[in-house]
Amino acid sequence: MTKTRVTVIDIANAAGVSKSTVSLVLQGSSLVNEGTRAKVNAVMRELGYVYNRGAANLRQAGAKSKIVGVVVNDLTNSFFAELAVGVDMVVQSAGFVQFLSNTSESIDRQREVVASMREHGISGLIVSPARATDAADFKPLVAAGIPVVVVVRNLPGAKVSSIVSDNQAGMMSAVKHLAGLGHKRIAFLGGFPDTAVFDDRLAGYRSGVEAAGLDYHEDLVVSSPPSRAGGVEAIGKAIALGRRPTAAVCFNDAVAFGVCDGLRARRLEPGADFAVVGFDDVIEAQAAVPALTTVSVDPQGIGRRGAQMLLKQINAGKAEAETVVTAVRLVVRESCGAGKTAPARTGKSVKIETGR
Amino acid sequence: MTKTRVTVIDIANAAGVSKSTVSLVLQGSSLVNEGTRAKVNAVMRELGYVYNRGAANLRQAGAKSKIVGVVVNDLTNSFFAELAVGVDMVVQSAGFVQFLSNTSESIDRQREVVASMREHGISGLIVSPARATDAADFKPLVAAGIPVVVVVRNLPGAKVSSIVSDNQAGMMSAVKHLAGLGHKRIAFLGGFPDTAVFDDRLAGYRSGVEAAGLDYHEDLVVSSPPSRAGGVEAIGKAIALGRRPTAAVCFNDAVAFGVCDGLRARRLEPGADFAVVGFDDVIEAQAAVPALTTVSVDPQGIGRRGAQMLLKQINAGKAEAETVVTAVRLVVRESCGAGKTAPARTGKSVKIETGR
DNA sequence: TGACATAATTGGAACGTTCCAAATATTTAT
DNA sequence: ATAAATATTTGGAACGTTCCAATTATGTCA
Repeated sequence: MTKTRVTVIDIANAAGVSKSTVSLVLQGSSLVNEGTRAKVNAVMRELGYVYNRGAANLRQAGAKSKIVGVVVNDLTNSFFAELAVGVDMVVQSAGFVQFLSNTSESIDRQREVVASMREHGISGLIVSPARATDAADFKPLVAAGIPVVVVVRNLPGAKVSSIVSDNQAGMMSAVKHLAGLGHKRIAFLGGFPDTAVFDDRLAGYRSGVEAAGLDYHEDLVVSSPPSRAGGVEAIGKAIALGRRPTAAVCFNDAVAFGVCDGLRARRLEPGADFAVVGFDDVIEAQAAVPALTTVSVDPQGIGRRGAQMLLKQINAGKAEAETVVTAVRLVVRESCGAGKTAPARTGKSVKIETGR
Repeated sequence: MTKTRVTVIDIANAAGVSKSTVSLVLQGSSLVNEGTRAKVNAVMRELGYVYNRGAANLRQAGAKSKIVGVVVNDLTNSFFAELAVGVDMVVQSAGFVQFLSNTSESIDRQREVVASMREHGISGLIVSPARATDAADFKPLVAAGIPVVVVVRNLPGAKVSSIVSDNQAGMMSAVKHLAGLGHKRIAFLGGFPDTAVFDDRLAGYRSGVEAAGLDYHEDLVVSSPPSRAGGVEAIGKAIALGRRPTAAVCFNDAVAFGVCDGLRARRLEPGADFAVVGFDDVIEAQAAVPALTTVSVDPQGIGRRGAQMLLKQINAGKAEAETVVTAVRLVVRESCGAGKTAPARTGKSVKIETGR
């Protein structure tokens, strides 16, 4: 269609000024006379000018591309979708746009998309690293002065900022809640023991148990894949135990759903005959029957916060690696046997304050 | 950190060739000698060169930016999340990256993000337009030779490609299925009557009813907001009818869930006492109790297909506005009373072939 | 060996912007 | 009215790549 795009020079000619002046108004410089600014703007509108960020960026030596990269491992999981929405909100209102990619837990894919994003000149990256991500993987980025914020899963050795939810406090409050309901034998179900998140949640479980004056028994923690199927498997083992537990905190909501399935298969009604608490508060948690009592981590909030952190670092020019642990709250619904709650996503909620 | 980025010239010097040669190997040209190619590649790796697409793009006169824009109205809705994943899959393997933005149904937001994407030089756009989007809104884009593919909702007057699911055939098959189960009075519940999607689905309902040899009664179609609450409202009205229906097809899954709620509030068990069928097959549909019989639209497939279409147009250089209607299939689960199905997302499924 | 084809390489110029130093226009103060 | 200050505007020269036309190296054929 249009042969040649409208450039700053076209505007300059049409407005009777120099390209430099046009550039100045583009940048909102206070140096230009109000009259000329108005005229230039008018001409721009008239000719349908569109700013070429690529060119601008080229000159400005990488400083500010107005693009941030976001990579998650499973957009299909509503947890990450919400996270992305949170990022988008703050990033968008700062005039940035987000490159969003999905790795499906594939580390090769992750490398590819990060490389691609880099070629496109992102000025920052928010990433929920795929399973086997090496801490050194983001070294080149930070070496190039591109701030990186790791979310959800933390990356031990890497010198990047990170923001994770307070797994420990969350699990602890879940256990305390169950203990408060009179449960004496509370199991910890699901999750792979070789991950940092598992360690944190287990630690929280342990502190909760001890804080409630109960004994910590190793046989009450049974690991399994962090999936629905894993939950079925885990509850099966737990129920076969000598002194069987009467309640369980689960590694995440998927496991919790599986636990409910397994319970029902044994003619036990979750909530009534056995209390179960999840972790994450995925959307299905409130619609399920029974509605799942769970620890809500507010993924959208994490996204927003991560984005703010990233923007701060982008603007500061230098990236101080900083770590924040976000608050988490227990949402009491039905599956713990504490009774129904009226308002959907609310209910009795225990907010857990967080350190630095 | 690193003062100055590594450029093609640095590579050229280090490898003892000219920048032109380096450029050639960058583009995989067959003109360069294998030996030099290898050496250049080695040097690039050694110096940690990263390609600057912005610069390249500048020279190549807008032709190919390797960026596609994707805008959806609600990423939080798993329907759109899956769509985005579908787009990402094909786009990624074609070496593109996607700008993904969320409009939350705000048309201003939509305008902003599209403008921003344009400044960044996207070479194509996939958009699920916000509610009140004007057909003329994408005119400038196509005028600039940037192909646009509209998905999910179609945009009547716009001369852009679009891809929507076969609402009519889907609804028709749902009705036929219910009729096959012996239902004589089947209601059409939920949705706003002023939208194209509603019209299509209603038309499908009507054809289904007639194809089954039943009479079409206007009082059996009750509109309402396309939400869970709307479903409750609609089933309330439907049940108050003189000759009350024994089954219903719903505008979408949210409505269907609401219908189930409303049924239960009246001590009627969905599936057993009243058959309900949804539309969309959102993830919750299979996990719900009873599992929802619904028309599956495969959002990820739409995403993939839309992306393919877009890439084709980008490569072709010229955009023939083309319209495709994607196949849809009825997934029979429990809520229609046809009995339980063993495998999760499968069950008896009726694939509906689609025209052009 | 010379003439010619072919393979491989190469130096600018260009893409659309921003930056800089310098030029010009306008005020202000004397 | 003139110097000094201030407000505005302006030509290049970059930024890192690709393209083009032209050059040089290598091979082939008689």
